[in-house]
Amino acid sequence: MKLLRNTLLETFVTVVECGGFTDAQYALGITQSAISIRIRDLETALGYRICERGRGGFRLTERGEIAYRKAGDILRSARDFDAELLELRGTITGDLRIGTVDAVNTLAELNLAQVLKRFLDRPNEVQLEVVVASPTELTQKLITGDLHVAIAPFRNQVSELTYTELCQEEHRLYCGRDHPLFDLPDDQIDLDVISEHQICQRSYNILVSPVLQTVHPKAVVANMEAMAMMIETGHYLGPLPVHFIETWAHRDRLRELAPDKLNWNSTFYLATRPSVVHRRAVEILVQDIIESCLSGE
Amino acid sequence: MKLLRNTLLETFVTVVECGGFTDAQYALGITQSAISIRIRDLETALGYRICERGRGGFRLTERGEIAYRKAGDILRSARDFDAELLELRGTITGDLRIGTVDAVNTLAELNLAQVLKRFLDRPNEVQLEVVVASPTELTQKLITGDLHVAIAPFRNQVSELTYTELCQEEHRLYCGRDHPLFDLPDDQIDLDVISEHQICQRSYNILVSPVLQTVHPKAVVANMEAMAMMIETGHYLGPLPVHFIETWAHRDRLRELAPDKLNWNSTFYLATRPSVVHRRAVEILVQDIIESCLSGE
DNA sequence: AAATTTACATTAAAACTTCTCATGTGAACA
DNA sequence: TGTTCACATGAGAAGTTTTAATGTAAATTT
Repeated sequence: MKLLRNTLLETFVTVVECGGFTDAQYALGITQSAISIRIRDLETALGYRICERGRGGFRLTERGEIAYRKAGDILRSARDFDAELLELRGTITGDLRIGTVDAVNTLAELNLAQVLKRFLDRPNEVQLEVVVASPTELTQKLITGDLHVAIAPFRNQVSELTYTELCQEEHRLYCGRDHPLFDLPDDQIDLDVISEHQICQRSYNILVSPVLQTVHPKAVVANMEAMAMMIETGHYLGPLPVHFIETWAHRDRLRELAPDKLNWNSTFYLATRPSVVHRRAVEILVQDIIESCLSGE
Repeated sequence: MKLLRNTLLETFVTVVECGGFTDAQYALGITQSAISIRIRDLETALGYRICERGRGGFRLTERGEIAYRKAGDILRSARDFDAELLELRGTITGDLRIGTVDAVNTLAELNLAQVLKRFLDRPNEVQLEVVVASPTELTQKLITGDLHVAIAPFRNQVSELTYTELCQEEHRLYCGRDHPLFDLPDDQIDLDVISEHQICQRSYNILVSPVLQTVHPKAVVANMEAMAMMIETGHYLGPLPVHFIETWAHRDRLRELAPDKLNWNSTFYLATRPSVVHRRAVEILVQDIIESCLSGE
């Protein structure tokens, strides 16, 4: 404990994230030589080399790789504990790391922007961080403590986390202006016709209608914006949340297909890791989110 | 994170444990004025007072109480993470906090002293700490991370921990030289006779024969030595582990009562909290303990 | 092949932090 | 009322960290 001070670990992590000493000096606000000395001290304390460096490029050693991950863990939990102590002061403080899937902003029932506004309107010294990722990644990040809360349509729920149902998201299938189906009358469109065309799917495949489950997707996309783009090419059909289209300026460039037969919902959940750290900031935000959804109904 | 350095928390925790600045200076190896400054800095950083101090005595404030517990948590996990990083060096290092119930030393099948000797004979930089407490307390301490491993006859096993069976401990009922039953011939002693006398029981009541379960205890004791003492007064009967008596110099001062009817076993377990931190030192010790028990049979 | 650039190491002196020593304060106690 | 105890304070000493300037070695360019 004498030698493994937080500054050393902080330096190490920043250097790794910056990919070398040169960039890290701006991130850390100290000179390159100070970094050099700190890394040397850390290596001396640990008793092994953590990274190869020099003109040949920056590279973690095998042990350095492990040390980097552990150091990140230490620092995150240190910051969380830190925030807990500071919260005894009265005002809410600390990091608050939120994860969502993309295109959450237009979810009217949830209205995340409004929730965050309300949260930040309070006297606070909170440092917000919002991460957008897939449900799988969000789950992982919650478990490791990378995130405090996450909002997503969690299909596979794990026992380490607690989930609160928030709202439903309605999806329909769309095609673009240049697609053969665009000008076909409604009564000529049915599932058989549709299934003859290629469908673009989300990479975490939770947003595909059960009806079309069997169709092998020809394109895969990790992002809602990208999905809309693929549909606009006129080469693919694709599912989109209704709320996403509703706030879309070029709404007329897309056409809903068989909205009465092809519409389905996904349920959004709020997920947290229970009681590892007891943070007022986290509690309050969770409360805010849940309340917003209840009143929105 | 800037201000809540580990030295400050370390100082705080030590001061609390020493009950004031004056004693803490020897524990910390710095002067009283340095401590005064550190506590002041910590309070400034936190923004609230953590302890009342002065001639009137040392006392934590309400917030200080909470902060103290959290600070202890931080330091323990910091030391554990620390040890993990150091173990990548090759030799085993760090704190190793072991808990047992009392009178484990004479458990021949386990032979804890021998196990610890073997463990410490390896090249190591481990700081051992052995805590003696009741099974309930040990369970608590394992869950919070206060302890890495514990050995006790765990009756109530909780899902947060993993248990490995180690060995059996045989118990019998004893009376002292001055007890009415001491000189009674064997054939006149049966359960009815015995149940007319007062029985001393362990405070965690896991060591009382099922046969005598109904008898309301008149004395309760938290420790094996104390149990022997109570029995020696001649006023109480009491259960003791056989191995405890066998290594007892004044063995003839006690008498076994109806050893054929009144003998029972408790099972000793090794308990750990699974995979929260991955420490070589912990793994090796656990391995040592289990091996010792397997070979001892 | 020489010159240049890049990325880090080294060093001495400056800047900053933390400690100690000596002394001060104020409450409790005799 | 004076003494003791437990901590606070302040000036200077000691120690630590940073900077600025320069060195080095590998990669790139010329």
